[in-house]
Amino acid sequence: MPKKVVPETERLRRRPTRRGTVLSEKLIVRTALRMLREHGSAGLTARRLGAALGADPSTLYRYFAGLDDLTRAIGEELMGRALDSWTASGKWRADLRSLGLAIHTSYLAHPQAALLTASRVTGRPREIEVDETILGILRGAGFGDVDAVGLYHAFIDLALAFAALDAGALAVKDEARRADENMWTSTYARLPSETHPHIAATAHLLADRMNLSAYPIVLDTLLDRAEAVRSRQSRPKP
Amino acid sequence: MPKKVVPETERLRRRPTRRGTVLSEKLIVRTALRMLREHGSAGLTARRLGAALGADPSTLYRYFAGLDDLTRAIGEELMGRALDSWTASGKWRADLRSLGLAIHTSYLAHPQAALLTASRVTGRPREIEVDETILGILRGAGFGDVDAVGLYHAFIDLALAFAALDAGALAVKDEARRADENMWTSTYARLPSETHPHIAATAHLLADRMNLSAYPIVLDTLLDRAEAVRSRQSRPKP
DNA sequence: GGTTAAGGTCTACGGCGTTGGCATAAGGGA
DNA sequence: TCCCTTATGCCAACGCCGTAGACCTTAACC
Repeated sequence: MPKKVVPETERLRRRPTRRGTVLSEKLIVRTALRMLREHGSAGLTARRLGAALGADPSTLYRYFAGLDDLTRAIGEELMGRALDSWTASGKWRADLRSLGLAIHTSYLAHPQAALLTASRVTGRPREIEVDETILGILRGAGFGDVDAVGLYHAFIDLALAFAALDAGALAVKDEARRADENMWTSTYARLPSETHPHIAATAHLLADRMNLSAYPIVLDTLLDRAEAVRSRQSRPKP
Repeated sequence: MPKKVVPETERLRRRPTRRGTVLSEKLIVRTALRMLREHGSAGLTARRLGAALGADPSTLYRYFAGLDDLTRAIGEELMGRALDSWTASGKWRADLRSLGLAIHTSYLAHPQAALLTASRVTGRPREIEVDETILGILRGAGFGDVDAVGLYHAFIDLALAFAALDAGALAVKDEARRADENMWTSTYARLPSETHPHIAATAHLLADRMNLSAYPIVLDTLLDRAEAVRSRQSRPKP
């Protein structure tokens, strides 16, 4: 095993691989994202990633402690992209809403990657930056610390949970374009009304609805609650 | 490869394995659940499962088309357990709440299994039964079909999404009892207040809060919204 | 009791993550 | 400018994995 993984910032001797490409954490993560998109979530292997980079698989271990570590770096990348695509307006509710949607969108842009990473806390810089931002919005809006932390928790978990769930649905569609691609029209629409009256009665609505994410609605519901909490507080800032 | 997977109901010739155990879908699924709990989510392999059952690994392919199929059966088992542990009271809000918590609890009882299955739609009987039950509660409470379907969608996705997310947190704790077991006290509590004022100010609250699930709060928020929707309807049933 | 095939076992293949040893060239110091 | 150190690449190998296909054995049925 390589003695040690050298931090990216201290990496000075950049030797090209046999095929001429110069490696870096960023290049590896981006190549991994591309492979996940093209070959599905089972298609990311050290050997394949090495081949795509024109490098020996074992070289990856100079950059990441293992595939698990690489996975965390991918999650960090997605979180960073969400943050980069977001701008603050100064209005707390609008900002929280757009940040939540930015996270959700960023993850769903890479469903297979999202599946691997959305349920992991990485503790890396960009992720911490997101946490700090959310808490800043809430505290800046005048929420007390206890309320702010409670809302922060619900907010971030909701975003990640739906990112993972919706990514799962998308990934299945992308990867296996099988006959059961639309389970809702194939299986559910055929259930007899004697045994499943409620599904039978609403099957046409279900088929439409289940292809959309419930996240925006649930997020708005959470923000409604936040607003209610805030209006109870003494002298809220405007 | 075995010619075909024989459906459990048509399975007649029950031959014991070399070590004397008589196999069945149920026994295999339960053994798999036990292995997941004891050896973590990476510990479930065909060879190990075979060994635990006293059977050759390839025998499993007489019962399931592959590990993927077995995974779906495990999800179905968890959903079935949730349903079995739940009883209807007739009050729609209480029933939805208890059913949501039952699903969440059932999955969290096997975090590693939940991680593998929570983001998959199986289309198997017990899962369909849950869907039918939720729609029945909503339509029975007087919700119109469009509202019922919208709420159903948010409800089931929320339950599964939080099951997966919280299971992830639990599984990490269970599996790798590492130094970073509590990232929230190790990493986050040490961030300097100059760069991360909001995290620093609330670190003590965060550490407590992040070890609980945000699911009950978010669920109640969703039910609040349902109640508001319902009170707008004409002549709601009691 | 003989026949049939369900349901076991055995063997093997290709691929996986990961490791330790080794070669080589990049960069710093003289 | 040239040498030295060592970071960073490559190679070969280990012990796993999922699963396919051939084969064997015995339960169920007439």
